[in-house]
Amino acid sequence: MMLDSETKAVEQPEDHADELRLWLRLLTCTTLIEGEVRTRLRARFDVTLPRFDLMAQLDKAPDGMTLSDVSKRMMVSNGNVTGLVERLVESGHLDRRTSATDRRVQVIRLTKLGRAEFRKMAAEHETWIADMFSELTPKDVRELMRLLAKTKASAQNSAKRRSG
Amino acid sequence: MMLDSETKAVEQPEDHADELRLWLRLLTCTTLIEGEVRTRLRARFDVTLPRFDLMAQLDKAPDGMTLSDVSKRMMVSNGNVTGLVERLVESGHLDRRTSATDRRVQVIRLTKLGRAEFRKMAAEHETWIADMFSELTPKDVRELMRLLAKTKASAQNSAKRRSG
DNA sequence: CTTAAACATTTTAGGCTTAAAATAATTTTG
DNA sequence: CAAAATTATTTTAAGCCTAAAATGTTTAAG
Repeated sequence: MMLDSETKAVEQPEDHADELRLWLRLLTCTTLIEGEVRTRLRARFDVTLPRFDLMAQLDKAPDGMTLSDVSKRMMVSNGNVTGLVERLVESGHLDRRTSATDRRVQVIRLTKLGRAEFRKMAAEHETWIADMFSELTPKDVRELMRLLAKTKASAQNSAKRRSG
Repeated sequence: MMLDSETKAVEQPEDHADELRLWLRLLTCTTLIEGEVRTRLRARFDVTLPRFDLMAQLDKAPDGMTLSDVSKRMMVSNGNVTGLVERLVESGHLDRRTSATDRRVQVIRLTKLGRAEFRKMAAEHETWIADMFSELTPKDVRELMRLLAKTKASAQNSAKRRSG
């Protein structure tokens, strides 16, 4: 027999406390690590996290990226990228040019200076991350990777359901 | 016999690619979910995520909280809280008063309006989160909780090591 | 008691961020 | 081909956020 409290047809508040707690814990971990990275980048290299993130994207793309590419990869708004790039061009870390084949498109690249500075920062950054995860076993790392991949897919599908 | 490439005494770049990938995946998940929550809060209730987060803290504290408490709990800077609170007092969602026993301290609470509006939003918010995690099994959820708890502790210890 | 230290908050300066509207260029379509 | 739709980027307005300095208050130490 099915109790009323177990009936799905009767639209009633279900208990999602576990998922909520999980989300808060995920957010806490990210905020904690992100804040730490932010502080260390500023103290050690006088650079902001968004600038570092943008340079990280470009380091993986020797032929440059369009602003749209960057915006999608970094999951930030277009307008945000415009401002970030402006400041990094100004400081000599980025080179920006209009595409030869499509005058709407701006292609940005790391300059020699930008690449050199990024590589130095990235090497140290990697050790910070390693240190922050150092209490996890290799198995923990694998397992987290797997579960977060599943989480990502689940969230993406949910977003798709909403936006159509 | 120990090859030179396996020697630890010789300070050389170790491979932390896995931890780095893990961190990027963690960040991606959080950014994805956070962005989705942000969009839905705005579309459905015309409210920002930081305002929602602040109200969530206060909802759990019927007797109110000091600005410092809020700052610590939300893991944001003091100055940030000042501005957020200002706007929420202005809109009638928060009540702010100076502590009777310590004139440095500001105690903030949800107003009746603030509480009512928050409860409505929170109920819906919970279903969004549940939906975004809906492809995880109960076991996945438990396992993620465990691994994130471990991650949090590891990151906190790393931060402590740095700051002394 | 009085000075110094600690604490809570606000202010400041600069940068980041978003959503939405505007601009400009290209592609598609009737 | 001309109009319409799409695409890439920038601009705008408002708000978020941090680090560091400043302000005002309380507590601790001499």
